[in-house]
Amino acid sequence: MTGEAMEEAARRLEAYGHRATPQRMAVLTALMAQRSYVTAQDLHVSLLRVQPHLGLATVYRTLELLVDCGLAETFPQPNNEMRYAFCSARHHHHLVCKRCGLVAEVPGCALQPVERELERQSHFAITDHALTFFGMCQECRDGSPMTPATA
Amino acid sequence: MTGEAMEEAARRLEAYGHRATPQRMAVLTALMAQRSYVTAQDLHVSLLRVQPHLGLATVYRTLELLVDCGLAETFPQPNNEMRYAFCSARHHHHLVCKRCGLVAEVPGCALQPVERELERQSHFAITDHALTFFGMCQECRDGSPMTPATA
DNA sequence: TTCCATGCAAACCGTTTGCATCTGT
DNA sequence: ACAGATGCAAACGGTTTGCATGGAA
Repeated sequence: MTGEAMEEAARRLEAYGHRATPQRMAVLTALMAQRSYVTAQDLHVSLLRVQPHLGLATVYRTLELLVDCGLAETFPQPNNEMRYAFCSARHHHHLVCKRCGLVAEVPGCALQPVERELERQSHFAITDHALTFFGMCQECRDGSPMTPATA
Repeated sequence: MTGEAMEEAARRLEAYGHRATPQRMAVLTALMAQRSYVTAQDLHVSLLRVQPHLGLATVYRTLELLVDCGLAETFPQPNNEMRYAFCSARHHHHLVCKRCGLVAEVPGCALQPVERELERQSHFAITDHALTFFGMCQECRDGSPMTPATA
């Protein structure tokens, strides 16, 4: 959210051979400002206040770039929509609130031993894993009147 | 795959107030016969050999029923398609082969302590989690000529 | 001047829905 | 007869693509 983080992200984009255009920075800023994972369309709507002519396709294209650069992560939803969240580069897991859509990163990871044991049992070569916890965040449990998911 | 499993599934369907029609049994049989998770359209194609007039909508509707009954699980994909796999009722994780799409169930779960610790740190009330491991199965590592994913 | 990026609108494609027909009870 | 299921085809909606324009190097 700070200028630092933005510059860091801009450098990342350029390191991957893409320009850090105003539109892209705007998309990134909007994404970083979210408490929860959002759809491209959600972002587009909120961006129109800032850049009235920004096209939905640009949002999709930018999000794809961000994912390529490791600046965003995708969350395919059961209802065939894609949600996106800004994310840190290092390995982490997620904690998502089923009511308001808040997504928190869980920094650590203690699954390496589990992976090794699984490899022994299954004869898979495991390269990767995805772990997400679902539940309700404190605010939602306290009954705050927050609007759900697409807030 | 055996008659037993099918009867068990039919009973489950009826317990949820649905009829165990020939079409539904055919979809279920086709789903159980898969080594990997499949799209509704994949299933439809393979079912046409058996029931030439079975409609795609019926496949979708049946898969939805199976998911409701806990007989199938959904795997939303990054490319906006939904994949389905037959699954056991008890809690489990998944091991999916990135090359051929094989999905294996991992029976145990040792995450309760992790959940409790996370709840303490995050003030979330955790209800649920999803854990999937990705890698390559033994056959794919051995370089077998199997066709990928939609096989 | 060249190449990448954007905006707009049309195309795409997986999924859902409406509706007439069929089937088992 | 009645209620649930089916098949077909049309509608839906999120995402992608084509293409002419715009802007930075």
